[in-house]
Amino acid sequence: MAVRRQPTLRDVAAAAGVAVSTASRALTRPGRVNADTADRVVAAAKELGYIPSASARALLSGRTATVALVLPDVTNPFFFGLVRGTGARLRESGYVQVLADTEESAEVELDTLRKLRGQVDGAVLAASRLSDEQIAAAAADLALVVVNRTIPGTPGVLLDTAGGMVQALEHLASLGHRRVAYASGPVTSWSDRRRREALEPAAARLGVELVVLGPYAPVRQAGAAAADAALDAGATAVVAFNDLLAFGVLERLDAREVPVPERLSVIGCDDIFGADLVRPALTTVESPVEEAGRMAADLLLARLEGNRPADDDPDAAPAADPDEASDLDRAPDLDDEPVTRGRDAADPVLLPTHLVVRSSTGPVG
Amino acid sequence: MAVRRQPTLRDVAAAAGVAVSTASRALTRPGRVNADTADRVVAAAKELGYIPSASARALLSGRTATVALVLPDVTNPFFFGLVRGTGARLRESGYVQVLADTEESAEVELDTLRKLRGQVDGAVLAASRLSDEQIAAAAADLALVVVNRTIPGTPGVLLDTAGGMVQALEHLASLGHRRVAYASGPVTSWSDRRRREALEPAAARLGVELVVLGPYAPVRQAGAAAADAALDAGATAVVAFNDLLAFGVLERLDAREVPVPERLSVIGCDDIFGADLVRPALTTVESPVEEAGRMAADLLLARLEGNRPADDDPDAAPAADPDEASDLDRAPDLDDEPVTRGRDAADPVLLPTHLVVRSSTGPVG
DNA sequence: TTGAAAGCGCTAACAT
DNA sequence: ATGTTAGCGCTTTCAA
Repeated sequence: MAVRRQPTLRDVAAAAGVAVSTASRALTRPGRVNADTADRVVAAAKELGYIPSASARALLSGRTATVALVLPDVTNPFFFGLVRGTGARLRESGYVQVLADTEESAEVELDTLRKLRGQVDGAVLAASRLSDEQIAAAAADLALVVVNRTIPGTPGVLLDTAGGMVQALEHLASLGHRRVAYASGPVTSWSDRRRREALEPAAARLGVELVVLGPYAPVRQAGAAAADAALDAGATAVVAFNDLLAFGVLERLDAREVPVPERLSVIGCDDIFGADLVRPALTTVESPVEEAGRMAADLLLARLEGNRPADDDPDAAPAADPDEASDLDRAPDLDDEPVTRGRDAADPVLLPTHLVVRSSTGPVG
Repeated sequence: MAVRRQPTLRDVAAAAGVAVSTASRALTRPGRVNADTADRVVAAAKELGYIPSASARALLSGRTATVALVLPDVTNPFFFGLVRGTGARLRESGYVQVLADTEESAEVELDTLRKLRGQVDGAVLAASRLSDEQIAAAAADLALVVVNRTIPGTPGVLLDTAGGMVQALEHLASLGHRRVAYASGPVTSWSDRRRREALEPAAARLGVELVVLGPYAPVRQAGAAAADAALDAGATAVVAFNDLLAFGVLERLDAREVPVPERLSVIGCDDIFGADLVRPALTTVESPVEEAGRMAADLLLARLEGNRPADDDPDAAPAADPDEASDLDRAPDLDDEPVTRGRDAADPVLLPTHLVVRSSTGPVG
């Protein structure tokens, strides 16, 4: 615990009998220094247990090798995949991941971004509660990649859950459902709006009556109200904004002894941990969240590595394997997904989702 | 994205027509400077959108206002509570949380700790894969708090799952079970060892035959083997190392159409997300993981704040509410849990766990 | 009360 | 190939 004083480069240089600058070079560009001088320095460094000071390096270079993941709520299982996905990629590239929880508050989010500036090289901003303008402004000060938002000029990754929801509706239509409820999410949710916009024409096309219920908080506890409302609306199936809400619906239906799927089919969204554990197992829209995280990290790293000297700290995590390199190359390649060609240049990456059918959906009874 | 140059303290000073040192004082110790000078500086700072450079400050002070949470596997839901608990406390105190995943590897863990040194003020080390000696050595270089480990001289928080498991056994005994299987976890798990050591005398005392199965990986997929083994061993109940394993057991029993709890009662450990969602709902040992996280953070912060000037950065997050202060006070108070009085002085905080009975346990059939 | 100046650990010119 | 020096942004003596 006592935390003894760290040896500095100066100590290493002294021990090796060279100037600090030589020691620095020996450690960072072994090529540009006499081989045995370099050896001496490296030996001295190892001997002393020298670790370069990240702060000093950051101060000088302006780079921190740190990236933040900014989330409205670390609690929400939906974001776990994002934590994992971004974390994996960042670690691979020798970056440190910092986690920031904005507690569902735009104000906290703004403040967080403000403080992050200078502390991190960039941030992945997921499910932001900010306005497009606020995000665009923040992006001027900090390299940003957004997840599940479209901000002109800011790279982003989109999970096309709207598409998955349409698949859900088609699935229900094919089972004979003609009156389907959508238990909508928070009014502030950009995804929710997109889904409703996609569901309505799809319903018309499929000859299904769509009843929009809610809005509901995207949490289990809200599911009871949604279940009751769906039954009251005479729907034979309900599609929930997310799995948490769907879990709550299932619980309520169980409590009311309404048979699922015989009397009411239930569909969720996200395929979070537990969706296949509940009984009946939940039919849901699976989103490649972890991949979205990886892609977001890739996009960010591409930006960051773009304006940067070539070589690496010898101390940095091993670079990605050569055979993974091709994978990384995919990141900046935004053109092979010509979808939602929006108002602006760099279109976000759109990741398709797909319906996973389990036992909570069945033919209309 | 363009990331324009940040204004520095020098810019602020120039704008306010004072020296940098005055600007610095005005911003950090408003008391020690003329009131309207201070106002001018603050105004200039706000005007320019000045944000102090964390790196520069860290370089000078040696403090980064950053704390790492080091985990073997961010994927494991058990750790989510830890992420939340530590994160909440750290944020409250104006610290940034960084997340480090060691991928279940002692080597990666060691390397991570090495790199963290200097980047962070301290770390919470959970479920470490390192030897006691390695941890103690690391603690010499970095303020450390361990979770679920006892390292002499290093503060720690222990979740007494062994105690919870004994409760589980008592519960089963009271239901008439006389032959109970324990599906054990990884051999490297310190907790697992503790549990077996606690279960054996308890079984003897209760007149229950204990069959230790495994070791199993603490994941769902391993549950099938555990379920089969438990049935084969003629047990009427099985206690699993953790909930993930228990989920797998339930799935397998469902697939084999073995009625739960009629033919086999099942108990998990941790009460992770989903334990009350599965059917039958899982009886399990609830651990106050989130509280453990908070306590670990508290212990660490107590250390860190201990050797530090009094006052706060005006930019720092609001200090904890006064009414929460009493809560914080509890942290350093290691004396009211006189348990496992180990080989050394500062005993770790021991958090009790308790059994939550749900429908996966019932009277022996 | 305020300013000048030193220096945290490191890297990158520049000089040798 | 190596050493010398300046300076990143900030805080903190020390003087004024």
